[in-house]
Amino acid sequence: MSELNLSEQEIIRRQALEEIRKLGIDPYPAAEYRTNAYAKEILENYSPEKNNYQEVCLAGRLMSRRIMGSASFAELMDSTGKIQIYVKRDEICPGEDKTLYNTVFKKLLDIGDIIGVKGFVFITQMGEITVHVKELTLLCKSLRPLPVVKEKDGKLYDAVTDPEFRYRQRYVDLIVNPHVREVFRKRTLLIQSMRELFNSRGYLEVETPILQPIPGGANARPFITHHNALDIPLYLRIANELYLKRLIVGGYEGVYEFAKDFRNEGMDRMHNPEFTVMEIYIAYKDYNWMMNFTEEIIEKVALDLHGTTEIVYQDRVLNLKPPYRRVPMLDLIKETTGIDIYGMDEAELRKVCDKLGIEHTPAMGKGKLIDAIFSEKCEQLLVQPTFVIDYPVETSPLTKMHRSKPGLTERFELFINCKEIANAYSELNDPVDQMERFREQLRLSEKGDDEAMFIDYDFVRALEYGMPPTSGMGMGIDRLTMIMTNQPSIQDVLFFPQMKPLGQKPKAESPKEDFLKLGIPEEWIDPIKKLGYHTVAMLREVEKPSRLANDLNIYNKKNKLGLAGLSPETVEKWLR
RNA sequence: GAUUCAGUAGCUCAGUCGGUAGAGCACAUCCCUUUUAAGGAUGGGGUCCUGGGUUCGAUUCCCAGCUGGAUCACCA
Repeated sequence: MSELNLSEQEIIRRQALEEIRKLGIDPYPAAEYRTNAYAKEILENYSPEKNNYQEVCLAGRLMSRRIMGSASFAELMDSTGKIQIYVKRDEICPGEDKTLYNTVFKKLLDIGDIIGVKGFVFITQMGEITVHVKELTLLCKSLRPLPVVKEKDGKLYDAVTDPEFRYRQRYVDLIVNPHVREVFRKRTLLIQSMRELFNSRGYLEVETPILQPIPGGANARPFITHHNALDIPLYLRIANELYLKRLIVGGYEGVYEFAKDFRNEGMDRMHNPEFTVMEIYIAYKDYNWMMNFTEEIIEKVALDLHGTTEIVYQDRVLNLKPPYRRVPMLDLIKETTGIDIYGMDEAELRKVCDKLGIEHTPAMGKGKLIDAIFSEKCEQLLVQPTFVIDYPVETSPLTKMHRSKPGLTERFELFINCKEIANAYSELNDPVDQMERFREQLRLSEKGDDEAMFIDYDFVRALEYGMPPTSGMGMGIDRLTMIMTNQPSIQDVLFFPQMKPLGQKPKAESPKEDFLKLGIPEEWIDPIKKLGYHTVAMLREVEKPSRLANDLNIYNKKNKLGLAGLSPETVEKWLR
């Protein structure tokens, strides 16, 4: 990379790097640096009476410096937090040679550099627990200036808040925004908490294919890819349901998977093209049992993360203490609209939609019409955890028919904060019925529903061998994490949310010789490049040489280059 | 995909009713030499997102595009 593209601060840091090397210091040492303490544990456990932590060694990133002559204070941030360090010239340079302090520490180190320190802990006059440094080691020189975020009484100053910057350069976000690190730590704890519960019950964590020849288990548009050796299309999974149920057929009593699923659909603050779902299937259970188990999961996670089931989410308080309300979908519709749609046919449902002002299209079947009414009129009311149960069969092609309510299935969705968090069934295990449901999906597909399911004959074959009565549940881990960490957007709970790639990078540069060949004096080459003409080809496309001459003269003047002014004729000669 | 707001220094942001731009922090030099977001002084740093139009002249006005946010539509 040429220095032309570097900011002044970056150039200064590269020069400092060279100075460090000249002093015989390796700015990127290979050796292990063995630490014996962390910032947080020192701040929590140090006491002057105990006189503990008198030989500590810790490593981290330099986050601020206050230099005052022969002594300095700085902040060191490790994986646990920040602690102040005190660096005194004669301590780190006991002999005559004061280079390490005067030159290396004061001039050549920068905010963002990673260092290791050895010393003892004490309390300053200002009452702050501080590491008195006796030995300082550079572990990694940082070449790019870090945004400097200041903090006072928990309030941030100049905090990096630009979402684009934060998502595209998450590593910087994590460095300067400690609360972001905490969100992701909680995400991991949440998954561990659930895994702990499942393992304690003897359920088996499994892995199933991400590349699937038939994308099944949900209604969604898949990503498609191609396998060269087999010369077949493969789909990135939209769900893993059908594979997990095959494993139940195979004889496992309980299986679960934390799975990345992929759906080729819109992105917004609830949706990312790849997202994480936990799916679990347990033999000999039904959806009633699964509701109890789901309550247990949510309660455990809340307690493990917060020690309480009262969770603040944005401007609301969510009470996650079971039991949660269980309400049949049609009852809820009746409750909010006053209309009992049970047993209505498609035509009648269309009339209801018209009456309620809900848009519908000819492609929408009975199931989708009911779904539209529900989404429009009911979802927004489901702030506190609520199980909506007994969905119409038309939207539930993998669910067992309700044991007593014709036309409905044994399915529930758990809503928290008006969003679907979990989806579960008494699983359909009648292979003949399953085949018929798949055929119905095919009919919907022919009618124009591009999300209708494919027929998975192998799955039907598995059911023909016999699957025990089973209940399965899928839970959106990203959404649950949003609720548990009080984040408004899915992008805030994914380390690297999908972003649109940025446009063209600067194109290849023509070598200096090519510019010289055109008769361009050497001193004008950098200004020309700076104005965006990186190649001679780009110069040839310039239509108004006079304008280029003008721009260059302005650049000359503004940057005080002291070059003689260019005439339009001179510039024209270069170009022709 | 639609509507809308935004994009200016490394970061957070002002500003220019059209004449090539400022602050704080960061950076550099000097003074000070145990500080707590900030000791003092001086200084450097910018394709004002990109392209086109209008204009003698555009970072500013107009149009198009790019990227992001919000809302809506589809979906989990």
